[in-house]
Amino acid sequence: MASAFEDTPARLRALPSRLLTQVATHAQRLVTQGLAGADARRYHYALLATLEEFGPASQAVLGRRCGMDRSDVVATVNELAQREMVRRTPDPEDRRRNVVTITEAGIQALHQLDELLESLQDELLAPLSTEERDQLVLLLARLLEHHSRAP
Amino acid sequence: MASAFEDTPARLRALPSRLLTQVATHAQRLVTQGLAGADARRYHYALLATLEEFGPASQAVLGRRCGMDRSDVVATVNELAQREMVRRTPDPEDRRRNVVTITEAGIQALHQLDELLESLQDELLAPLSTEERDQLVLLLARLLEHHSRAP
DNA sequence: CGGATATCAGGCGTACTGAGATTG
DNA sequence: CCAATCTCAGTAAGCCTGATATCC
Repeated sequence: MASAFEDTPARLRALPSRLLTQVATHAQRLVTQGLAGADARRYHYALLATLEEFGPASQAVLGRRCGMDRSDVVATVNELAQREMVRRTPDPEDRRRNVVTITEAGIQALHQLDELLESLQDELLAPLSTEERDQLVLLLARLLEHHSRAP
Repeated sequence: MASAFEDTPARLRALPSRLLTQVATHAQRLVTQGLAGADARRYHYALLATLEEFGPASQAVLGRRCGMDRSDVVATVNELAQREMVRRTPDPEDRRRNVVTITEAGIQALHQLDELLESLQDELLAPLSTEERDQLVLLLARLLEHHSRAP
């Protein structure tokens, strides 16, 4: 009856894939709730950041740059356009494409989200030292790079 | 024209929360597809492993032990019971409870899943050395422990 | 009574798939 | 003809909430 020893089995505790998804779940909850307080979602930040850093681009390129599905790009651009944070205009040079451009309002929103996200990272990594945080980021980046190569 | 330089913006590439969720997505896809080949899901493995390691338990305790929601425990026990990998019997000492017990078939299935998961972990962590894998697991475990304390 | 358990119904954001229409 | 782009419809697992009935 609800002993104080409801520990997780060793097999699960040490399973890398499970650790990864569990920690990611916490990270997502943290970030999602934080962004919700600013009326934004993760997709919004990814798109805005990509637009500011690389300039206007087609939706397909945007999707590849920030690892989003084409369908989700459509929906996210819709939402950002409604907030007037991006503009979607047909590309005169290739009429299949829409060129998405970030607006002044979008840039300002992005900078606010930048600050918000920085404090959220701090909360996420609270128990780790600076060196350990760098270690973690390095290891994760190598895994991501490896797995985003060959599909 | 899809230049070859569709890199991810620096802000996203170095964002710990994003690295975590991206790598976790790859890990999930890998594991989910691997388990699907054995007609199983992650929840199945978690429940079976918990049952073998700690013995029969009520559904509420199972949920706490492996970090599952009560609703999902119900559904998963249903599925496992249908496959005859667990038995669900009313607890004579507390008639609110169902005691869930793993069967012989469940134990055998679990051992097969154990092997499958081990090879999947190898695929997931392929680019890392043994020491680096241990580092990663340690860092993630500390994060998980920290964030599963105070909700 | 309060507190715990099991179950059901359903929502919600994320990831993804398929199909269609248009254009290069 | 083939390939790429944009859009919409819909699927699926994971995570979570609320409500209800039962029992301690």
